[in-house]
Amino acid sequence: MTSTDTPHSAAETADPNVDPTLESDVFARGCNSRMALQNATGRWGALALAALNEGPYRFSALRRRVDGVSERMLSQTLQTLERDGLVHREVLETIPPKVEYSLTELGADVAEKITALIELLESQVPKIVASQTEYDARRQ
Amino acid sequence: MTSTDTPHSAAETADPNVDPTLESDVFARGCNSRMALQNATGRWGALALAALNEGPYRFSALRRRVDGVSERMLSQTLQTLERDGLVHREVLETIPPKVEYSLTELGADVAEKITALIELLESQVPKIVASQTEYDARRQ
DNA sequence: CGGCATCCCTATTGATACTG
DNA sequence: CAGTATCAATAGGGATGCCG
Repeated sequence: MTSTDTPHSAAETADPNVDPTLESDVFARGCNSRMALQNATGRWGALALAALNEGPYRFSALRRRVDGVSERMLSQTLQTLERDGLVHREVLETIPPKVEYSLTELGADVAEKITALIELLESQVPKIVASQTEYDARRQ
Repeated sequence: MTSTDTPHSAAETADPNVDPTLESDVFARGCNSRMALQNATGRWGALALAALNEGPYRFSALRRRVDGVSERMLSQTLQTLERDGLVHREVLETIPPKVEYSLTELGADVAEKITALIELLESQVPKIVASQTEYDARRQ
C-alpha cells in the first residue's frame, strides 16, 4: 500500500496466514488474539479504553482527555475497538449531532485490566525513571 | 531522521515536553508513565513480558517463543524493557556465550497484569471475531 | 459536531549481512 | 550464540479540506 489508506489494516481477520483452528495463542503470528491485544494495547487504544473506563465520552471530549491524539487516529482507534466489540457507539440524532462512546461489557473487562496496569505503572514511575537513569549512566 | 537508527527513540526520557513535576498522568502527552505503558504494551513488549512470565529465556529461545519477531526488534524491545527496569539481563561467560533474560520484581508485576489481559482476550476470541464479522457485514 | 478522504512526511520494522 | 549495522519497505500519523 503506497498511497491507499486502509482504515483498520492491522485489524483484518481476512489474513491468509491465520489458521482458524488455532485461535487462542497470542504467541502465534497472525493470531486473532494477538491482533485484539494490539488493538486494545496500542498507542491510543489503551488510553481510549482507560478514558472510557471513567464513563461515556463524546468524541471531542475524549479527544481532549487523551492528550495528543489526532482526530484521525482517535477515529480509527474507536472504529477498531468498536469492531472488536469493546466499544459501543451511540449516535444521538440531535442538532448538532452528538456521538457518545461507551464500553461494552467485554470492553469494561478489558479496560479494567488495562487500568490496573496503568495504575501500577503510574505508581512506579519514580522507580522506572531511576532505572532508566542508571541504565543510561552505565553506557555513559 | 531519514536513515539514522536511534535505538530506543520512543523511550527517551530527555523529551523537552516532559514536565518533571507532573509524573503520573498517562493521559498527558509525553508523560513518563505513558512511555512506560507504551514500552510494556507495545507490539513486542507485551509478548516478551508474557513469555518471560513463564520463566527465564535465552535470546534465541525467546525469539522462537515470540513468533514473528525479528532479531532486531527483540533486541531493541529487551533493551527498552531492561532500561525501564522490567527485565533483567544476565550474561553467562561461557563458550559460546549465553544471555539469559528474566523479569525483575517490577517486571513480574507488570507481566502479571499483561498476562491477565491476554488470557481474557484469548478466552473471548470467539466473541471478538463474531463482533468483527457483524461489524463488517453491517458496512457490507 | 463528528468524522471521512487526501496528501505527504517520518518513525518503525523487516531482511540481510556482518561482528565479538 | 547474541547481537549490531545497513538499507529498503511499510505503517503510523499530522494537516487540511469537505460533507452529513
